Amino acid sequence: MNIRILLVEDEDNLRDTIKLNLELEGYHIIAVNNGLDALQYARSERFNLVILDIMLPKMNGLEVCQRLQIENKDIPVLFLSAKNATEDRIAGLKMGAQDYLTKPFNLEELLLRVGILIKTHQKGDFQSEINYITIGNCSIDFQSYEVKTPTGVVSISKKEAMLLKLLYEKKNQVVSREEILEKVWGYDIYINTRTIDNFMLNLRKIFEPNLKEPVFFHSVRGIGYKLNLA
Amino acid sequence: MNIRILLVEDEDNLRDTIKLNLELEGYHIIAVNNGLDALQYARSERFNLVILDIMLPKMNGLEVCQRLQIENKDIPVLFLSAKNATEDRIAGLKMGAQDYLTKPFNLEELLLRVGILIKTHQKGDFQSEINYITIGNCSIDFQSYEVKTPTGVVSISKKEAMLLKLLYEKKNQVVSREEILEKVWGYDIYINTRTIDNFMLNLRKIFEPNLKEPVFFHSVRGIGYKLNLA
DNA sequence: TCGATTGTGACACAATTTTGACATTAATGA
DNA sequence: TCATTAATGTCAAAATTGTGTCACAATCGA
Repeated sequence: MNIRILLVEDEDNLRDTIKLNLELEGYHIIAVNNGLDALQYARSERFNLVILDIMLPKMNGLEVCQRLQIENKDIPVLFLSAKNATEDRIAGLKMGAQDYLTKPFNLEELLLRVGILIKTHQKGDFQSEINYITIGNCSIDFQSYEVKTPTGVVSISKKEAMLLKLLYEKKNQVVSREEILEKVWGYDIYINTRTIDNFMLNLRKIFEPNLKEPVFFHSVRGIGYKLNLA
Repeated sequence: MNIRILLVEDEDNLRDTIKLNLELEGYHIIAVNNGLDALQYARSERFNLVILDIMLPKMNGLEVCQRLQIENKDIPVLFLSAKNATEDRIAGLKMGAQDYLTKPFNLEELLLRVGILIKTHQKGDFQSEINYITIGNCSIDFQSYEVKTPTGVVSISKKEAMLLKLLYEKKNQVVSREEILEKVWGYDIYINTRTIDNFMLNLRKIFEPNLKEPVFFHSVRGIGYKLNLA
């Protein structure tokens, strides 16, 4: 299933313990010990969850969380904190954290909460059973990989279909290149960034009446692509 | 939005307090005081969330939750409990609860957690608060990077969106130029001071009816900028 | 193997971001 | 009060960066 968790904790023992236990659960863990490294990792790779200590060297957890928010990263955050103080909890929750655990915590409880967070956040994942959609005056049949256009029937490839499905599931929202890469190409594949553009080009050639004035497949500079549908 | 919450709590005062506060948040609350009634309601109507005390007359909360699970009701459950005992928490979480609060709890924390649970459980394209904000009579959608203004839809760039988010998170507070530079541009970047002003100018052009008399985006000489919202 | 699909690099092109010039406004002190 | 100084407002041009597009190379599947 390849679920990736970014663990940010500066106490070495605790970090190692958590890492070990999460790995035993089958998760893939990247563990770092300070806020800046956390931010860098979060920016450059994709994670299903961030477990974030509040008190951290270099940059505290709340700030890391805030910056991820500002950068529009859509990752659930589970805060850890030595403080039991309600204000801290509330600050964390307001900052966009999905959950909060106070140290010392029971390991089993952590594992349970991690499981819950990942499960509930995965609903947005795309493995839907959409098999028939319409874009403009074209209709796409995902079972036969065929597109009916006004000028005839075109067949699309598997990757084109995946991309199309992803964009359709997030229609009217920008889907980041990162997310496209992750969900269509998979985490560990490194492909040239031109590849995505080429696929978009192909889709546009099929669906856009005028290539120079895309109506459906919009590019959003610096972010990704968006499929506009009424 | 019509979000329905089933509240199950046998202490009358606490139940009324919670009910009142949740209603003030705009939720529709059905409140009952025992497990059997809870189960009946859960079976006959649809709820977005169940807030469930553990110790209840007639049938305890854990059992109610378990039965809902067995009956395949896919409702998030937030447990309340007087016991701080970890085993109880774990039992609750294992039983399929999404979250857990120990009495006595802070009301604001309850409201935040309720908000989070509902938000994350909502299927489809529900927009979370941070993804959708309002300034004056404009609304900003951070998923599509678009701003709806009275005169039409404008799209904003990534940096403009980041700046907006930062100002919004600190609304009615002055955000220093340094903080803006750090959080939007990154700590090691070295740019001309005019750059920030230019971005503010762009935001004002979008949101301010009268550029000469900014209502929302105030500059605070020598310090930074402030987003004023009611 | 062959044909279809997918990936690469070059280059042109377009949008955003940055810069610097200059105008304007606010604070300071004689 | 007014001149002085410094910070901000504003614009348009320049620099930078991301994207569009193509031809071709590599890879995959039957």
